[in-house]
Amino acid sequence: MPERYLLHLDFSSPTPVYAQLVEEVKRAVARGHWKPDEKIPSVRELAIKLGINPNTVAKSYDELVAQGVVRVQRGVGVFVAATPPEAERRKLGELAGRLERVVAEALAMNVPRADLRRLWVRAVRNTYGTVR
Amino acid sequence: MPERYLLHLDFSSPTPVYAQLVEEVKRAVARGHWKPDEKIPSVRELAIKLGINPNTVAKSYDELVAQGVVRVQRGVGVFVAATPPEAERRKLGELAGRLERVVAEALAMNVPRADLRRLWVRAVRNTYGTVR
Amino acid sequence: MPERYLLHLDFSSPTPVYAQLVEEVKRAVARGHWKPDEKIPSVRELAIKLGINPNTVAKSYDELVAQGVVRVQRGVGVFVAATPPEAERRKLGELAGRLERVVAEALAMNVPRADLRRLWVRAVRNTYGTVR
Amino acid sequence: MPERYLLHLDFSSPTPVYAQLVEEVKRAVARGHWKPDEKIPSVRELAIKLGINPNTVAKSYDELVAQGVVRVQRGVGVFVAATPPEAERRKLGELAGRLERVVAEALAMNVPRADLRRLWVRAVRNTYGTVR
DNA sequence: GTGGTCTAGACCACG
DNA sequence: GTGGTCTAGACCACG
Repeated sequence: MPERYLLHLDFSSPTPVYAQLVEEVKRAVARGHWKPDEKIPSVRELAIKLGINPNTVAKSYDELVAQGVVRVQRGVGVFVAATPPEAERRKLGELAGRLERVVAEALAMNVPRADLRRLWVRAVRNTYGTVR
Repeated sequence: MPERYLLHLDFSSPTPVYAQLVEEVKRAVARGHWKPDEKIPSVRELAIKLGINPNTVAKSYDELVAQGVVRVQRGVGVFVAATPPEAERRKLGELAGRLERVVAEALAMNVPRADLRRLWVRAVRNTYGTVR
Repeated sequence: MPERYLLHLDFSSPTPVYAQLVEEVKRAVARGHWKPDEKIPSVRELAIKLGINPNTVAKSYDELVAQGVVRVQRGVGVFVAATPPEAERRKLGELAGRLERVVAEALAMNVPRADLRRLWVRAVRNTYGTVR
Repeated sequence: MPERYLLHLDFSSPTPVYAQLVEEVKRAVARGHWKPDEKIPSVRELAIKLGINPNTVAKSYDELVAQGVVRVQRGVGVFVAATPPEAERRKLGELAGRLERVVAEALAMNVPRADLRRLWVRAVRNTYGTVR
């Protein structure tokens, strides 16, 4: 799984850059790349790193604050918010939902159950490591 | 799996409506809801059904023509393009990729392997039906 | 110089089909493929041959009548109009204009005079046949 | 060579304005009036200058981006794309093709070879200047 | 200020 | 009836 930088933007996507950045930060947090209370890059720092305007980063951070994902301490920095326990359950529910959607699509594409199972086993093995 | 209409738009998403519609049509075709050479809703029809401007639908259809997903016959209608066999394999690859991403996220969230497996079994059962 | 049919339409062009057909007929006449007083295909005949709607052919013929290029005899057919002598001079002027535009473009592209001359000689030879 | 503005539109032509504009910009670039990386007029600026709607200019610029002729930097402007060297050869081929078509038409009109030659010499002299 | 999206609505091309 | 073009004008994203 090659990855340029933790956060990835696609400038030719129709989705606005600020919205992509919001999703990317949420993903980094959800995946545990950034932990609760960890300091994340400042507006300026991130703007330079991503080659975008600080205003754009600021807009994304605004949104993330509103969504309770990060918290800003003026003059200090931006930090990952502590994840409320409730968020845990919500995340599990999302996972379940995503699995169901993938399976539904496989069914719609007439993928045989056995083939789908094979894809699943491979995905788990690649990610969690060989069983036991 | 509740679903309002075959095609679903989220008007509060930052992704432009026309881009969402492009994805939705591609999804409907990929899932087999619309078959090659089938006539799909006219620009005006779809605009009314989705509550958006015909120009917006037209822009999406333009894009879909450019991507080779549909073909337009002026004065006649819009039709699903014949799917090249290569698209089949590509779709399977996408399925695999999505599964891997879900699993990776579960790992990042420290979801125990057993829990993840439970979610999977439930998703397959709900969708494909109980194993014989 | 391969050529499918005397008249060629490009259905993916942004220029309307009827307008393309007008130009194509004028070109066929200008090139002498259809001579004054010669009968040209009927609306229906041409519509079938070109795979377009008779209404579209009719619209083109209307335009050609208005421009004095063809004349319609109801119940008889459509004929190339006699070219007034004045048209001859006009055509020569057009040729001169086109040549000047091509040369101007060559100059703008910094094509050396000698190279341009070479292209010209080749074009004349290919078309009129070897000198003398 | 009278010319109102670098880009010329014919509002009475059946070819859509946006398509004419696409061709005009390509021509301006091909002729070297606009160089690679040069900033070309903004959507609004050009719309005002040409007396058309900004949306129409935007549609043309969209097409030009798709064709790789220009590149857009949001919030900054529109720029001529670097021309691949391959485009040079293509352009020469086009010149040759246009010359051949003019000559073919002259032949079809029974223009004597000597007369055609006279037109050519005059065109070159007027444009490139008198031969040394 | 620069490009992008969307609406409302008119009118055209094609069948 | 079906898609295509264009306008006038509002509002958004990005710099």
